[in-house]
Amino acid sequence: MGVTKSEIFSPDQNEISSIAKVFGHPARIAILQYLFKTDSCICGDLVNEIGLAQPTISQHLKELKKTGLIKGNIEGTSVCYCINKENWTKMKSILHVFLDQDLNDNGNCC
Amino acid sequence: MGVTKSEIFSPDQNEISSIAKVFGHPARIAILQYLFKTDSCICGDLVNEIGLAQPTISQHLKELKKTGLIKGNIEGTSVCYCINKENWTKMKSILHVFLDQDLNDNGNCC
DNA sequence: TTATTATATTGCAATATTACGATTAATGAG
DNA sequence: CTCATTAATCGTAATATTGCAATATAATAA
Repeated sequence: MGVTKSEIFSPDQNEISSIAKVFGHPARIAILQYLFKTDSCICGDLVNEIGLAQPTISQHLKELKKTGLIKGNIEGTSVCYCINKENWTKMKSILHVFLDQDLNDNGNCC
Repeated sequence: MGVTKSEIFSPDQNEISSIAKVFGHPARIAILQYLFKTDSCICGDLVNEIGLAQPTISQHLKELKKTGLIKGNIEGTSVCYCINKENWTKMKSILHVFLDQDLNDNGNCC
């Protein structure tokens, strides 16, 4: 029914998956890469860079902000977005712990 | 309209996001953690472990298999699933490259 | 003030995802 | 062969996501 049954999973599992979910769209990857690449923070250049409509970009930015991966500062009529370093590091390490877990490789397996 | 415009993104961006997408559901995280934890490979124990119906688990396994994160071997009436180590390592490093990228922190930013 | 520019929000259409009951397919047991 | 067991597939309902046009909001410029 389109609804994820979050209640039956551990906080850990829900946290990992919800972080991963934000990374699960190419537009959001593109936005993040752009924010990493550009030395100055970015505003609506993203709309030009990425080929999506302004409301669509705005929506993706909202997702990224909600998760805490980026933050935005209002500068005049435009908004300056950038990576939220602290949170990025935090989420990165959560994913790392999951990705780097060891496999007991005792050959019982396929 | 529910359709991701993959054409406008780089292969890199599409690859990263599609790997992340698979990790974007707690059931799939739970399945993968279980496969890591158990020394012997697992079949339908997953249905008992995780509180989802058999067809639902089967669907998630299919996703994981499609991406190459796991593989399954038929053993009698049951199926033995396990982590596909090579692919896991490959995808892990793709995500690592993305997550570990450097930020030019020149204070231009918010 | 009015106009302009930049971004957010709303509303909606199209598609995707999640979940499960019912069914099917495949194997092994008797 | 028939029955039980296990897992995949089908069909479908409910909800989520993606994308955009239209509109609203906010700040600056003239």
